[in-house]
Amino acid sequence: MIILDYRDKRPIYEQVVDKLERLIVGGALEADTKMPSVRSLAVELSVNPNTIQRAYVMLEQMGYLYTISGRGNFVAPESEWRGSKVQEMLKECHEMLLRAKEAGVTKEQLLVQLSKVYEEAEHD
Amino acid sequence: MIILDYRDKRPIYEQVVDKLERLIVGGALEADTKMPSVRSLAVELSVNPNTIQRAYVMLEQMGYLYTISGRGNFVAPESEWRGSKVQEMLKECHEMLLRAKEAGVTKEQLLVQLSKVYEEAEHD
DNA sequence: CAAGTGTATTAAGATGATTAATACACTTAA
DNA sequence: TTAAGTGTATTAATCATCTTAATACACTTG
Repeated sequence: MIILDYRDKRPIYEQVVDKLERLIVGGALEADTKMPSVRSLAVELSVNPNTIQRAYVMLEQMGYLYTISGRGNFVAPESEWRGSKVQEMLKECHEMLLRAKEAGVTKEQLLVQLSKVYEEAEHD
Repeated sequence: MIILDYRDKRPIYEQVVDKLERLIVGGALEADTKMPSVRSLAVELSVNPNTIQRAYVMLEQMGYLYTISGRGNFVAPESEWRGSKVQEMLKECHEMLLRAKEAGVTKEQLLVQLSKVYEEAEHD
């Protein structure tokens, strides 16, 4: 389901949170999909179950998962997280753009990036 | 000169690097400005000299400082870092925009952010 | 009831950041 | 020349955090 990057110096639970978040936000995991159990994902990643448990708790607090005791963790519906995620990304983008401007990046350069990402033809 | 954020979970030396980098990139510290000595900045931040030394070494490797043995650390000329910094920021922006798009942020929303940052009037 | 699930607890190990105490070579100014 | 200030290097100890390990318990399902 996910692959750990051992060059990444962040804690494992944080990597797991990030990767699963991206799978959910990106639509790879639909709402109400059953997640791997704490123990099975721990085995799959050759990691301690506590580490996965910690990641799952964080994802639940972030609104990406819901838990049914004794049954497992499931992907939460989009309405639980879509709005706040968009707001979070807008804020991060704002800060990034401020730093880019400060570093000497021009508005034109950023417009190019934007067009690249949104795959639209440019005509000046 | 800088203030540490104790809520920030990153190592101190990393915070120092970031803050000083932003001062230099943002133009608050001109080329050839003498930086505080390792020992004095350590006292100012109530931190061990080794921690500051580590930050200065990193900043030198990144091209932001140059050292004259026995005299101190000085801000490097813009030509040493401006180009690579712009490239670095463009790459970071590209990745950020990809994630924003994936999260459901529209191109229009990003254009608004861009205009805000570059302080230009919008007319649709 | 047995197996699988989430959850909680406690202890130990491992890694990295930070501090502490020195030491040495260099430059500057008295 | 000398004293003070500079960068640099080394070694050890401390501390925080991540991670593992070994359990235990309540719940759900077949």
